[in-house]
Amino acid sequence: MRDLTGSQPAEAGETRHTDAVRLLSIAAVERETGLSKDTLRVWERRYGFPTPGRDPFGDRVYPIDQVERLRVVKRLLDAGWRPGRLLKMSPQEVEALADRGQATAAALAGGSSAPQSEPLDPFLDLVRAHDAAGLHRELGRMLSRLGAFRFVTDLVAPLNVAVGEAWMRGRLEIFEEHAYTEEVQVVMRQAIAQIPVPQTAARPTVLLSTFPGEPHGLALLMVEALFRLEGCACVSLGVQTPLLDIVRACQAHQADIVALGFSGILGAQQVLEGLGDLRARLPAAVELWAGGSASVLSRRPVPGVHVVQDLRSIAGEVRRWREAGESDQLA
Amino acid sequence: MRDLTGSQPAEAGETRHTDAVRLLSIAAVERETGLSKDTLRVWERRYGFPTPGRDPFGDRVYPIDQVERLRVVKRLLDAGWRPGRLLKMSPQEVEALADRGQATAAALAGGSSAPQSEPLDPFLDLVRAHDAAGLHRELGRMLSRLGAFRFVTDLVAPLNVAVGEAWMRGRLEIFEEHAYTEEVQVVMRQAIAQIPVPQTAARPTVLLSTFPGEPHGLALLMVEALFRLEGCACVSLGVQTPLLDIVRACQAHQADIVALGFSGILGAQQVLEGLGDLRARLPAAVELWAGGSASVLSRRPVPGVHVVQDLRSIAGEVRRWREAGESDQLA
DNA sequence: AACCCAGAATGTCCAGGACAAAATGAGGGA
DNA sequence: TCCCTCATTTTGTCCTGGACATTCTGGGTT
Repeated sequence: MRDLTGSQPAEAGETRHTDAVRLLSIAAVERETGLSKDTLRVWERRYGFPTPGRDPFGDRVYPIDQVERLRVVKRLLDAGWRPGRLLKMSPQEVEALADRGQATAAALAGGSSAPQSEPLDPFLDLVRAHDAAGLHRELGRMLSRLGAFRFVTDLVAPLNVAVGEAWMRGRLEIFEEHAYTEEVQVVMRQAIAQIPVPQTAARPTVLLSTFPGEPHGLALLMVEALFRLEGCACVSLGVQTPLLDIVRACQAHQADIVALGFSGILGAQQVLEGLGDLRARLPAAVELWAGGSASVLSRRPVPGVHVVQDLRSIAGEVRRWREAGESDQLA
Repeated sequence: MRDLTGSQPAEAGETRHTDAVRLLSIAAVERETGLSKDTLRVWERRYGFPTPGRDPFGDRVYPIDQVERLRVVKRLLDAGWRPGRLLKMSPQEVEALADRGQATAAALAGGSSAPQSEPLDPFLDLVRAHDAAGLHRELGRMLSRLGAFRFVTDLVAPLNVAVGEAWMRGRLEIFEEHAYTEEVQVVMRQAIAQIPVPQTAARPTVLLSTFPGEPHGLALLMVEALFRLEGCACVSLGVQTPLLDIVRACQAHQADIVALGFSGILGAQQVLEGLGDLRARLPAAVELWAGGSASVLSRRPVPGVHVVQDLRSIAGEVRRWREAGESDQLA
């Protein structure tokens, strides 16, 4: 129960964290980077990076610049690079890699160039200017102009990719990405509210959520909008539902499809183990759909799990389900 | 890189997880319960519970009923109980404790009985009936009737407590809590959208977020509504912003107040270390407000952090800030 | 009652070892 | 040249057992 608060009632003198502002505990680094403590320790042992110092109790303390570098490494990892290579490189080389990381990331994502019907730069500029109100206004305008479907597929989806890329290249701070996400969510909810509710007992019934540890709920909203547009009944559990509870919710709601979103924050193993596990626990008649920017999904398919590569394919897939349903899904 | 997917392309025979449906890996238990692997192992060593089996590779495998019990234990822990006692008890005793846990939880929460102007049971019934549409309708009606302020303080806040309690007593599934939260969020966003935007450059400027690992964004929306009603400028980063990025966002937006929400999912240490750390990194002029149902906040105050016990106190606190501002916060 | 202190309780961290599974790359056949 | 196969390397997670700062408990004292 070591408490690193570093704050004593008042006059309590020299505690740890003399320069608390410059050094982070291993738990803090895990929080900031998303890399597990085990991974951090084994990297240190194997690759010689990071190289934390030690506090008076022998605990690791990480300088803040190493944490920054670890964040870049993490992102490159998600883009398909391997740690052995990245951690042997100099900080400059890593930076350079991140800067032209676009090609790599895009290539791995499948390179399906979106219609790109609208230029994205104005939106990115608003994000960088911290103009939440302006962003809201412009997004709302585009929603009206494009309609919900094209708003999601042609604007928000590519914009998400662009924002992610901009972050990797150091053109955008994480908090700017957060603020962007928040604003898009507001508009997305607006968009969903506009979609007429399907008649009761519409099928398929779709259950939406993410695994614990996966906080990215934006993709969920986008998918919900698309399902709603197809006349499906949607039950969203929000983000981070424990696996066992997804199963129960599926029973309770008599769901036909369970749709999960993955952003790449979760480790590859966790995603695969979770999906396999969930597949085993769900009735065979229930389809399990997974989508999102996590590259693991396309790299390594899980049997019985339907990977949705492109948001636009949802409409077709729903049609497929309905046609298949004629024969065997009649309850 | 042990992958417990338990799923092979096709004919691959006997892998691990013969009864994958009944057993969970330690990583899965961490995900389902929120208890760290370290804690799970040390509990086993010290208290003799849980008692996982071993797979052919020597890795722990937890029966599903032990996981259920761990979930109850976790919740009681958050309510102020201590593991040494809980883990020596029989499953029945733990259940009994959870069932009359209300008293304990309420006592620790401060026992400030809310006005309770509206009966909550009808809403709980809708949650239990999985009637999302009905819940939405009723909440919307209450929003119109009560207005945003009373909707938040007199209905949503106590309802959240009631839902949490119902879960602890086994009267509500976690997924039902999730579905409830999701629906309330939709209505809350609606409520926020109705509040007129303050004139530009309104002060104080409030930055809202939660720490990584804390996915509970509902409280954030409630607080945002209340701040907006007071005419503050709000910048919400959504949930789970890394600490360093909160600091940057604070700089970028020239925030006067950073408000964080805590639901009790995060461990006490993480909350305290995080708050102390953040306090050290933020300029002294920036106030740091923390609120939510996490009992740590009231149990152990962090110097320099303003704990908001009651949502209704926000209005007064904003007034306090503005009055103090006359003298020293003029930019 | 209020206070204080020794001892128990508790969560996190550490070291270093192990290993299954994924990724890589060299070699051989079409 | 291209594709498939197989041995080797890489990589993340899990294990054991120990340690320790901090918090909580309970009794004794003022």
